Amino acid sequence: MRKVTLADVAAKVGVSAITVSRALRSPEKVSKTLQRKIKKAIADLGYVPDPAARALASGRTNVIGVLIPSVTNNVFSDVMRGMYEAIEPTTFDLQLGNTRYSPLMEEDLLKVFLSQKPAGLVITGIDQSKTARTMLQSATCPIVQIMETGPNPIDMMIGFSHYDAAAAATTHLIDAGSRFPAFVGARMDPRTQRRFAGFKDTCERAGVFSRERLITTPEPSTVTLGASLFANLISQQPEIDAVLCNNDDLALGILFEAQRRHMAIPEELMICGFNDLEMMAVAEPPVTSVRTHRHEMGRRSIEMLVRQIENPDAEASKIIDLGFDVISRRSTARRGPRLGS
Amino acid sequence: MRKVTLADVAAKVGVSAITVSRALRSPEKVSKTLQRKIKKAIADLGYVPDPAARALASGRTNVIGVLIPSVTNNVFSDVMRGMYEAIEPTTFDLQLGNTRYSPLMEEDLLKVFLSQKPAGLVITGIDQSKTARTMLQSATCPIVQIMETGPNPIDMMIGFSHYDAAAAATTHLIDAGSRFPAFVGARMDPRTQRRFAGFKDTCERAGVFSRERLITTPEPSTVTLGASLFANLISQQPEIDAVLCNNDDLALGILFEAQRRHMAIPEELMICGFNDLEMMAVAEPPVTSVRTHRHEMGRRSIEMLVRQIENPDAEASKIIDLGFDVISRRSTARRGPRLGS
DNA sequence: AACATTTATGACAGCGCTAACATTCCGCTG
DNA sequence: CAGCGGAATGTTAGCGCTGTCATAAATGTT
Repeated sequence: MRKVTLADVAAKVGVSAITVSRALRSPEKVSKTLQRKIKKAIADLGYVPDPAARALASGRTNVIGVLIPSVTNNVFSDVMRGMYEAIEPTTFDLQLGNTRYSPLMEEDLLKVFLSQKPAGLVITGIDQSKTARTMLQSATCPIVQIMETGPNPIDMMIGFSHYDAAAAATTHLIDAGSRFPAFVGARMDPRTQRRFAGFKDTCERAGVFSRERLITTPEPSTVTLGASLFANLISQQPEIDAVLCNNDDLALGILFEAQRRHMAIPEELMICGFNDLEMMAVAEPPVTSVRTHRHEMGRRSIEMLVRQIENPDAEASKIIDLGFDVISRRSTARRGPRLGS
Repeated sequence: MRKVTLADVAAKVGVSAITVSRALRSPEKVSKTLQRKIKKAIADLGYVPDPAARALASGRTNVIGVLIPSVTNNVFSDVMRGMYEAIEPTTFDLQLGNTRYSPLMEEDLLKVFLSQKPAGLVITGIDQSKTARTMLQSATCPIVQIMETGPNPIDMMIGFSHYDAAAAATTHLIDAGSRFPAFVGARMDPRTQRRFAGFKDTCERAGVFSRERLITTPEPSTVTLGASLFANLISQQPEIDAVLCNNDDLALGILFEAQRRHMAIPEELMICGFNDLEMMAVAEPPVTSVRTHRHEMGRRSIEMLVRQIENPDAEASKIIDLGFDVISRRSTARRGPRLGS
């Protein structure tokens, strides 16, 4: 039982191989009658096209490469879910590359991906290395940068401003009465840095910034880490009355640690997360967070690519800012400045 | 600037294409001198092999296909992390397929994957459809089934017994004094069913089973869902003194809901999760859970495959039971039967 | 009716690489 | 020193498919 090839199908129907190929690739060029017969023969023989042969002959694949810095991070699983959802009704496949937050690995993976002549590429963030940018710029397929918007797009872009989002969250905390806000950050990647910048600038403008109320670590963020970072921070700086977290894992850890210390939330400590993972709304008390449109970002990034691939000259917006929303919940529901300050 | 091919490299060095091919594929067959020269030429020209051409010519790829039911579920992100870790030092690539818990999608994806002549396959669980099993059995590459162990392996297998794990957790609850244990389950896939069976049988043996204290839903599990399922359940069956959860998301939701209702944990309600996600240890109170070796499962599944691919006739254990551990924490730290019962 | 245009199919070559076999060259044995 | 074995390299062919151009048939046009 040898592999079934196009030629076998063609022989069975009594046409040439190329016609079968056409029936699959561009059915509108083949008569209805033949299409039906060919479809039947394919089913009967159990023919499955060989993607390698197709790629070699046509010089392109139906693979969309996706470069993300982490497969573990909850944020990216939401984005990926959106992508898988969008890819499903199409004929394209997704191929994931994990850069582990390393520009070097990003370059290597990019080289591998480009050698496969992908139909499109998704790449995370706007901080590619010079080499990576050059490779991307000379690529012949459409490219989307996700997670962030910024100047100098390589091709397309969908995301939001991390600076603005953090600034808005910080304003929310200050408006709620915080005079001693803190920032807790893990894995300070470029996006996190920009969030911190938004926090810092906003605090400075309100005259409430202190470098003492900042704790960061290069480790990847976890709930446990949030708890222990906060434990450190609060023992050094007991005056802290609000925390803006890099992300929701940390925020949840801080919530647990605060509960352990019997700190009243929000009365003694306000907590604000980032990303608005599902669990924040149901925590006790519910935790304020910055909602980012991760699922939509994933879905639309693929949709943008597919549209561009199938219709290269159509006019379509190439840069999409999805924005964000500060979702205010009980963990920051304090009014006015704290008593006695 | 045309694509650089093997022939270009060969021409530059002054040898034939096949020699360059060999220098890449099986360096031991090429003299040291040539190897050096060829390596240099490859670097100079920036040659990158074309995987499609290789696949077509050799009839195999260096792709390991992975079929999992969900890319979102925390459980699988841990497994995937282990896989990515194990694949990194090798020359193989991972290709993910998301079956969405559907045997039909599993079949389709399997067909696609097999058409690519993968170097190996990872497939989740032991409940493949008849068609899928037939396809797998006639595949020429090594295959690992993960997440579970059971009879009739297709090829290799790494996992643990969900029945035993749930039974052990249930025993733990009963030993801790539960007389009215409940089971909360979401997305009742086959593994979940077996966990429930372990719970049921153990309860029955102890004379504490009641179908009234069981709540399940086909929806995917989330923290929110845990909270609302528990709210339903406890209002119907207020006597419940312990809950075994399908997984940790649900357990966390139940913890939050119990806090909202000011139920003392573990005094009024014991909670036991499943999987022992990172956050369970740091929750307040820390939540008992069944630790499963997800990361190791992912890592070792790939290692098993790679070993088998590179050394097909070596004797190696083909079925590995990684076991589990009931990690007892404060959420089940009650001693003896409840007062007054 | 003669010709142009469109639609449907086919012939041929070649994508970049490697399997299989062939050749060359070397040192070594008896 | 003929003959042999093994290491290093080459020749040839072909993997399964699609791009390109050619051809044949159907339809429209004046």
